[in-house]
Amino acid sequence: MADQLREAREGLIQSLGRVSAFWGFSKIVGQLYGLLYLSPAPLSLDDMAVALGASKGNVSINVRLLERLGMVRKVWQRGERKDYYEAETDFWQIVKDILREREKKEFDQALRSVSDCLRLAAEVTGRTGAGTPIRAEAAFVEGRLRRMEEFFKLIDGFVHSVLVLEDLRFPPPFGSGRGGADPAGTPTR
Amino acid sequence: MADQLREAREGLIQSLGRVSAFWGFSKIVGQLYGLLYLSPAPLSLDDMAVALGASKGNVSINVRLLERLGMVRKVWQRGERKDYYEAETDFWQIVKDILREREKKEFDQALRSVSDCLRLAAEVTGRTGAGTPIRAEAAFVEGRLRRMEEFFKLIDGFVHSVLVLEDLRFPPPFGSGRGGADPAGTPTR
DNA sequence: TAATATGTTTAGGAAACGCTGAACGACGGG
DNA sequence: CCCGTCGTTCAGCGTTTCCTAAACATATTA
Repeated sequence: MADQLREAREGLIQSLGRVSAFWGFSKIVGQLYGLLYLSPAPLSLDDMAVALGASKGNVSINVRLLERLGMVRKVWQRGERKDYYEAETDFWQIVKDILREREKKEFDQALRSVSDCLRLAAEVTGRTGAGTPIRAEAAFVEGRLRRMEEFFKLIDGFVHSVLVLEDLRFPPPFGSGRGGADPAGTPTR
Repeated sequence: MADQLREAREGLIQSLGRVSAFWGFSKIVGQLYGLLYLSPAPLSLDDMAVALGASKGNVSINVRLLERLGMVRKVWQRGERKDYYEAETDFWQIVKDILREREKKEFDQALRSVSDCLRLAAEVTGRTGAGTPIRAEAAFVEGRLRRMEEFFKLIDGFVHSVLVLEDLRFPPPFGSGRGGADPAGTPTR
């Protein structure tokens, strides 16, 4: 009975560990999220460390990464001096945060770089006489770069639309802060 | 003039190297693709090796990875004994191939695992008497797992629709094989 | 068959990474 | 003011990853 529950828990923890590793994070990041996600009550640093058999230091670093990604929240337990963490259960919120935090930065840089290269190539085609071999080459490079820029902009637009679409569905209360009530989380407690 | 062209080329190569590393591949994978993408003519193994200052072995392994991902094609030059490679320029095709090759496998496994865990937890809730503490715990875990499964299935459906949507836009000629002419690639040659 | 050209595999070293355990600093209570 | 409790940081270590150079396999030509 209880064993089966434990099995389910650990199954998810292991599984999310895999996912995490696959996406270039360390395994423990996913495991931490899985642990918190299936925990009815918030957990302390030590709770997590013993549950996963990892060192405090390791947990400290990676749980803060999760917090930076918006996948986990620090919650204060009245009377307690420890930090407690609980999982963010709104997956769309998580997707948005990750898109902003991780993808967007790196992606924007790539897009900018491609645009820069395109400008360079375009200058060459503009300034060289028609018919010269270097002109033909530059025209080719320019064409390819333009196609790539187009594609990148398409993706960028898509990401943007995901971000604003969700913002509309869960509008922030007033000026700032996180909006919308947890749509289906935390049945217990 | 020509220097500027070279600068544009190397800019893209460097940039795609970054992107590649960011997505968990080695840097040279992206660089190879950038090199081929901006090359008017197919390149041989040695061409790529000297262009990127890498060893033949390294290029051999990574260009085959690109081929497996569908980002690069082997082309035979008449009379030549070497293998030549050129870039696949249809980015949507590439996205599809990558979704199939990389994401889908790993993702399906995660989804299956979550479903398994869910089944386990559901069994516990089904078999324990109402009101017991273990029952409450199991119900909580079951609820969370169900929400996660839902989300995963949603993503799965999205990926599926991308795959079939594009298949409809570029239908394969008859029984099998790659369909649709390159929509905007290869202006030179 | 020997000689040449080409692609692949592999052994080994270098660099990067992840994790631990201990040291450290901050903070609050006795 | 000191002591215990926390969270964070960091040096060290083992593992993994990446890359090169050389050996190897295969195919082509003389």
